[in-house]
Amino acid sequence: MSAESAPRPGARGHGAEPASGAAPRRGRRRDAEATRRALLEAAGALFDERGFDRATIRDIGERAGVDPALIARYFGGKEQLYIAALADEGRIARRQPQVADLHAIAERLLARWDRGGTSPVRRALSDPAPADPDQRALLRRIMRPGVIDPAKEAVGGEEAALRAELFLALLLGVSAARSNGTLSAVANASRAELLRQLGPLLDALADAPPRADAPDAPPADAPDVPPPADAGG
Amino acid sequence: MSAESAPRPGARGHGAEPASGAAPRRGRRRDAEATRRALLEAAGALFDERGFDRATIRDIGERAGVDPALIARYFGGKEQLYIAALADEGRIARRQPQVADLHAIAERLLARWDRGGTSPVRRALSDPAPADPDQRALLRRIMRPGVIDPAKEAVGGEEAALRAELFLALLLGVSAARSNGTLSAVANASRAELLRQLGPLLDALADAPPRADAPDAPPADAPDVPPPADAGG
DNA sequence: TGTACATCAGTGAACGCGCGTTCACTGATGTAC
DNA sequence: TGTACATCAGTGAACGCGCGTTCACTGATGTAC
Repeated sequence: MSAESAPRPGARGHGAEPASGAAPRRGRRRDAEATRRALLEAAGALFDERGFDRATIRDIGERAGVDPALIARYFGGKEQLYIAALADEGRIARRQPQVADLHAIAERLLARWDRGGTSPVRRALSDPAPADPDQRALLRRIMRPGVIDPAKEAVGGEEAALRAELFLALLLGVSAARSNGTLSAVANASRAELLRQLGPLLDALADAPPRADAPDAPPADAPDVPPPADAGG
Repeated sequence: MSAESAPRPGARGHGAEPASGAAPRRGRRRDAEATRRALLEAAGALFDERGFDRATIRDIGERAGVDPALIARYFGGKEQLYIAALADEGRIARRQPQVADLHAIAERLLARWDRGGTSPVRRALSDPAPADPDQRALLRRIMRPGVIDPAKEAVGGEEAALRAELFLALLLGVSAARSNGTLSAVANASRAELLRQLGPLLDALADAPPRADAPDAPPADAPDVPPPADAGG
C-alpha cells in the first residue's frame, strides 16, 4: 500500500518493461532470490496486519508482485512461509544495537510496532490462542537476545525472568490496543505521550517488591487466590 | 470438554432418553430458548479459544449439542452469533458488583480470563487487527461500566481516560501471554504471584506523573519522538 | 377421552465460494560447440 | 558470431477441501372440537 515496496521482480505484462527501475542485482530480470525476498516481506506485512488465516497466498502474491504458486515452490507452502517470515524478523531484530534499559527497549518496540505491517512476531505473541511448541520455541529464540535478556538484566532481582516477560506482555497489550483502535485514548495518543505515561510503570517493574517468602512474611502456602465471588455466567 | 456444560436440549438419538437429567424448564424437551442459550455459550467459549475464523459453526453446534443450521435460524448467521456472544458477555459483566479499585478490578479480570473459554470480548480487545467501528462501539459499551469507568475513577487526574485504558491494555497483554504460553514465566506463574508483581505497576498508574506542559516544564511542542536509528528492515 | 390439525423446533443433504495446493506448461537466460 | 540445447523462474488452469448458508422436510407439541 505504501510507496516504498520491494522491487517487484516478476512483473506481469509479457511485453516491454525492460527493468526501468534501479535493480540492485543487475543483469537478471528473473531473480529467484529477489522473488523470495519480496514474498517474505509481503508475507510479514500481511501476516501482521490480518493474521495467518486472513492473509491469503493470493493477496501475499499480489502485494509481492509475484505469482502465489511460487510460495509453494520457494517455501513449501503457506505454513512454512509463515515460519520463514517469523525467523526473518528475528534476523532483522538481531542486527540492531542492544541496550539494557527498559525505557529504551520500550521505545524501540513501540516505534517498530507503530510503523505497522512488518511484525508477524508481535501478532504471534499477542494471539491468545495456545501456540504450538515449535512455534513457541522459535518466538522465544527471536525475542530473547534483543528484548527478554536485556530486560532481565535491567530489572535484576529474584523474579527477573517473570518481570522481563511481564514487561514484554505489557507492551504487547498496549501495542495491540493501539492497532485495533477500540481503546481510543491509547490508540490516539502520541507515542511520546504513551511512553511518558508508561515510564513510572517501567520504573516500578525495575524496583523489586517485597518477597512473599521473606523471613518476616506470613507463610506462603496460601491457595492461589480467594474465590472472587463469581456472579453471573 | 469439561464436566460442567449447558443442558443439551436437542440431544440426538431419535429414541428413548425421556429427559433423565434435571432440566430447569420442565415439560418442554424441544426448547428454543434453551437451544439459543446453549449456542450462545458454546459460541462464547469457542470464539474466545480459537477466534472468529477458526471457530466453525459445526464445532459450535457440536459443543452446544445442537444442529449448526439452527445458528442461521436463531441468530441470522455466524457474524450475528458473534455479536450476540459479545453482547451476552457484557450483560453478564454488568451484573457483577462494581468496585473502583485497580487491584480489585485486575484480580477479577485475570480470574475471569484465567478460567478461560468464555470471553470473546477479551479476544476482540486483544486482536491487533483494526476492528470495525460498530464492533468498537459495542466493545467500549461493554467494558465501560465494569472496567473503564471504575478504573478512570480510581486513577483520577488529568489523563485518567488514557491511564484507565492503559490499565486495561496492560491486563489484556498479560492475559494473552498467559493463554498462548509463549512467555513461559508469565504463563506458569500463579495468579497470586502475578498480581503481586503487578501491584506496584498499578500503584504507579494511579499516581499522576509530572505533566509535560506543567508551568516549569519545557515547551511541549517537541515532535513525536526522536527517530530511533532504524537499523535493518 | 379421543381425533384432527396447526405450529414450530430440529434435521440433513446440497449448494456455492474461497482457499491452499498441484502440475503440466511457457519462455527467458546462460552455456557448449 | 551463430546455433542448439539445458536449466530454471514464472504461469495459469484445475483440483479437492472445508466452510457458511439454504431449504425442503420430519416429527413432537399444544390446541380445538
